[in-house]
Amino acid sequence: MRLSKAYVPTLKEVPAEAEVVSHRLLLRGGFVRQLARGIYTYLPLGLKTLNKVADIVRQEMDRAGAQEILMPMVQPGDLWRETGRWEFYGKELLRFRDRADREYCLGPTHEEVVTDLVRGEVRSYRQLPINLYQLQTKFRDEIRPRFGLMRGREFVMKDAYSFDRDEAGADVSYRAMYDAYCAIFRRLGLEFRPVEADTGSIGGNFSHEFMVLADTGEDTIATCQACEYAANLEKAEVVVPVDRCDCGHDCPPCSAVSTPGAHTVAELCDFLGIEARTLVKTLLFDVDGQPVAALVRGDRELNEVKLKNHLHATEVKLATPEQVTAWTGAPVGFAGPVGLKVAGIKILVDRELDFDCGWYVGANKADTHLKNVDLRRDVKIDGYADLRNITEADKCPRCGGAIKLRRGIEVGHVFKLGLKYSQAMNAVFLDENGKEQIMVMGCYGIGVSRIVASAIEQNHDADGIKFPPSIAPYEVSLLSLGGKDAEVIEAADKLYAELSAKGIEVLYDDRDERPGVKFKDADLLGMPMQLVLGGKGLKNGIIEAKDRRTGEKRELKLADFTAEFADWRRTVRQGWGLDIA
RNA sequence: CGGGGCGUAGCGCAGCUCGGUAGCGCGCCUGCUUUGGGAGCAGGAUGUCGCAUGUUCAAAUCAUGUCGCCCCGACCA
Repeated sequence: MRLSKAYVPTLKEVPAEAEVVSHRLLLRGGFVRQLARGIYTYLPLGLKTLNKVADIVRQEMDRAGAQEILMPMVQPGDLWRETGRWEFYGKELLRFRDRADREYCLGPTHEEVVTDLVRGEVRSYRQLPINLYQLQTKFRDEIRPRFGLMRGREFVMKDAYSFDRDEAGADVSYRAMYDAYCAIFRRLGLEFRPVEADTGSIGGNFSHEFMVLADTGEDTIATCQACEYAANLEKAEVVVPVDRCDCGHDCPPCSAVSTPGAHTVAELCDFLGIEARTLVKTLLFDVDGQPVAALVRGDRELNEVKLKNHLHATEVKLATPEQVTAWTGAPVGFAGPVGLKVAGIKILVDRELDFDCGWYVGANKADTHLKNVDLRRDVKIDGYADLRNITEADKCPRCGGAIKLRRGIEVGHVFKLGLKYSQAMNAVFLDENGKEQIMVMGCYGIGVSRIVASAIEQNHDADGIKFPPSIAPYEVSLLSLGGKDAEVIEAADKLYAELSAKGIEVLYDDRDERPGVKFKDADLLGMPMQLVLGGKGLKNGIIEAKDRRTGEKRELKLADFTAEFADWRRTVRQGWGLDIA
C-alpha cells in the first residue's frame, strides 16, 4: 500500500479522551476512531490487524476440529427467558422491541442461540461431539467501558461452544480448546499465560483464563518461577507452613490496651510501635444478608472472591459503617473477634493465623484494642479458610517454587459449562441404549479486538507501536527519503514492486514528506521491519534496515537484496519467537 | 449508580471570575526555500463556542435544564 493513497490519519497530539497507551497509539496511528462511548470504527490499518488476529484464530479453531458458523446479533427475548437470563443478566443486556412490540436483545454471548440450534438438529449420540464457533461483534452495555478497545461495549469476539455426550467427552473437548488457545497465542507472538481461574457464578469444575502479560493489565496473576503453575489472584492458593508457632500457646491472658484514635492498621502500629504482622484485622461483611467476620493478619489483603467462594455465597459486601457500629458497638476501626456477640455472626479465620498467637486485635470498644490474644483460646471460631491474597513471599502450591505476581490482560477464557444451558433448554440426545441424555457443554471465548489492544499494551515504546509480525497490518514499512530525487523514487518503486510480488505486505511511504516525518510515522505505526532508502545509500548500493522491536539496524546490499532481506526477515521473526511464514 | 472533570476550528488548548470585535499552537490550502528524526518564510481557509430555555440593550461568558465524553469507585468476569 502506498501511504500517499492510504486513509491513515495520524495525529501528532493525543486526543484528550485517551488515557491508556494502546488507546492513545491506536488513535494517533489512525487505526480506530471512536463513535460513541465504548464503540469504535476500525480504519484500514486497524481492520487489517483485527483481520490478521481473526485469521489466526480461525485457522487454529478449524485445526482443532471446530466448525465456523455465524449466528445473529439480534436475539429474541423468549430464548433468554428459557434459561432465566432475561431476568438475571441485568442492564448489560441491551434490550429493545421491534415494530410488533416483541422483545429482543443484542447478543452479549450466544449460549442460548447455539443451544437452540443444536437441540433442533442433534438427536443421536452418533452426532456428538460437536464444536461450533463464530467470529462476531458482541454488544455488552458495560457500566463503565474504558481504555479504548480494551473494554468496549461493542467488540469482536470468537466464541465457541462444544456439545458432548458425557463429562469425559467434555474434558476432551476442553483440552482441545486449551491446546488450540496456546497455539493461537504463540502464533500471535504474544507473551501469555494460561491461568487457573475462578469459575464464579457459572460454576463448573474448572476454567482457565488466557492472560497477555502487560504491566498495564487490569488483572493480577500469580506465576511460579519454577513450574508451569499460574493462577488468578482469587484462585491462587496460599500454602501455610505448619510449624511457625514457637510460643507453646501459653500467652498470658489477653488484656485491653488504650489506643485512642488508632482506626487503621498503620495508625495502630505507629501508636503501639508494633509491626502489622503481629495484629489481626477483623473485616466485617454482609454475606447474603448474614454478618460474617473475616480475620486476616494485619499486613495481609483479604480476597473477597475467596471469601465468597468459601461460603458459597452470591453476594459479599463490606459492612457499612452503620452495620459495623451496630454489630460491634464501636466505631469502624475497633472491631475484633473476642466477645463479638451478634446474632448469627460467623467468624472465619485465615489459615495462617492458626499457627501463632499473642495477637493484637480490636476490642469492640472505641479507642481500645486487646493484646495477647490466642484465637483458639479466646474466640469461638466457625472455621478456617484460605482468605488472603498470595504474595511474592509465598511458595507455589504445586512445587514450592518462588511466586511472582504479574499483571495481565484477559484475552481468552475456556469454560466447562456442564449442563447449565442444555438442561434449561432441553438439549438432549439418545444414547446407545435409546435412553435420553443431556448434552454436556463447554464454552470458549477469545476477545479478538481486545487482543489488538493488548498486543500494543505489551509491545510499545515512547515512539509508538511494535507490532508482532504475525498481526502487523503490514510486515514492512518502506521509506523513500530522496525527496523529489527521481532516482531514489524509481529505486524505491522497484523495491516496493519486488517485495509485493513476493507476497510481502509493504506499507510504502512514498509521500512527499521530510525524512523526520516519515521516521516518526513509521515508528508510530509499528510495522516490525523498516526499510529506509535514501540518496546516499542508493549511491553506495545499500538500503538501511531497522528492526522496530530492538531498534537494531543493518545495511542490506541492493545487489543481493533478495537473499539479504530474507536473512534479515528470518532474524526479525525469530526475535519474536515466530517461525518463518 | 456515587464522586470528580470536560464540551470553544480536524487535534491540543486559552478566553468565562468581571457579559460587549472568538483567539493561540499544531494540522489544512497556495507560493518560494528546505530535505536523514515531526523544517523556515509569506499569504490563506476553517466556528451554530454541545444543545435548549431563561436573564439582559447585549451571552462562549450568568442561571436552569438537557445531551455527550473522560477519570476514580462500586458493578461486571
